[in-house]
Amino acid sequence: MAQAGDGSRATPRAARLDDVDRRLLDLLRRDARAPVSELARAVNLSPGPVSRRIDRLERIGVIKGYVTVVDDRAAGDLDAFTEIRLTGDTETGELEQLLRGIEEVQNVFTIAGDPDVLVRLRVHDVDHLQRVVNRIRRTGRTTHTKTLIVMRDWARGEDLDD
Amino acid sequence: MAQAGDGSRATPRAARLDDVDRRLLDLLRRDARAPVSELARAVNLSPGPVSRRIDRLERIGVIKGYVTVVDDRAAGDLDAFTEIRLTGDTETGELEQLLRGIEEVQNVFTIAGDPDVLVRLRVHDVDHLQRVVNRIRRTGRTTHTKTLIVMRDWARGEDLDD
DNA sequence: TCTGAAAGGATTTCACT
DNA sequence: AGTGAAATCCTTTCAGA
Repeated sequence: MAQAGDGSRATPRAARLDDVDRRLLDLLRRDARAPVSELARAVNLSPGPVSRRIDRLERIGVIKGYVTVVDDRAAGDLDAFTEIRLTGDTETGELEQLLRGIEEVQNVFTIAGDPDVLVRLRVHDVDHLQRVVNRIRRTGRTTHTKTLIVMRDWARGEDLDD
Repeated sequence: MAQAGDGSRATPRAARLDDVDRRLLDLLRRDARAPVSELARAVNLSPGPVSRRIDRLERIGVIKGYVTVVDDRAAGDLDAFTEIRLTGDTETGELEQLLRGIEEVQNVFTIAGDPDVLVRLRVHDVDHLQRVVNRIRRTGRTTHTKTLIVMRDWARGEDLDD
């Protein structure tokens, strides 16, 4: 924000926040869509001032935004892996660049052996998957593809339980 | 959610989402507080159906929640480090347990040498800092503390720029 | 499953404290 | 900096297509 977008931050001119501001932030952290009227009740104030405080917190940058947490998998999206073998005259780095331009491509793993490349895809349904795979084949850089649909997955540290 | 909170997920019974649902999700991802009326305009629908669709997306778990992104540093909070030397009869693991019970404590680094322990704190202001440091001293496990206030920091991969 | 309208709330503004 | 009321706007429900 100050020095350039390098991730560093100087200590900001202390925005004086009182207890009410902090409680509003706590409440909004848990439910960004909470109505002002409800927040007002929770902090024993009328809606007017609460609305003004939230405006201020947004203006001075304490509130950076409101985001919705979406479960892509519950959205019916599916994960798939496509194994790719390249044509003899294609370098792996070349295909990687092409793949990165396809929005459904989540990861590109270059493999030592067979296949040459493993691509992780996130698609809406199998039709969509087929279109994406065809698009990859149409680059003319592949001799063979094989697609695997993920049925279940696991990742460490992804327990965002309520 | 299903198998236990172990972070694993089986592929869910495909919730049929259409294009309108996906665009609503995109819009809500960027601004969780966007009014239904505004979303309705964006997807060329009247507010009624949009309201119903959002309800449904929440019910079937595609929308997991709405959160507010708060910049603690802009909130006027400050980071501090406290160096601690222990009394002769205290083990480092013992103090670590005590420190973990203090909510302002963000990290506890046990040091080979002098000091024995380095604690990272997140507090609202210097008064608050003093209270927390005193609380640590009152454990009776420390012979000496020295507190450093962070003026600027940097971390890799924390550029959440707009 | 949408539109359009109506009822019920929520948000914001304003005069006053 | 908060209250209470007024005006505006938003959300939800319901009849009809």
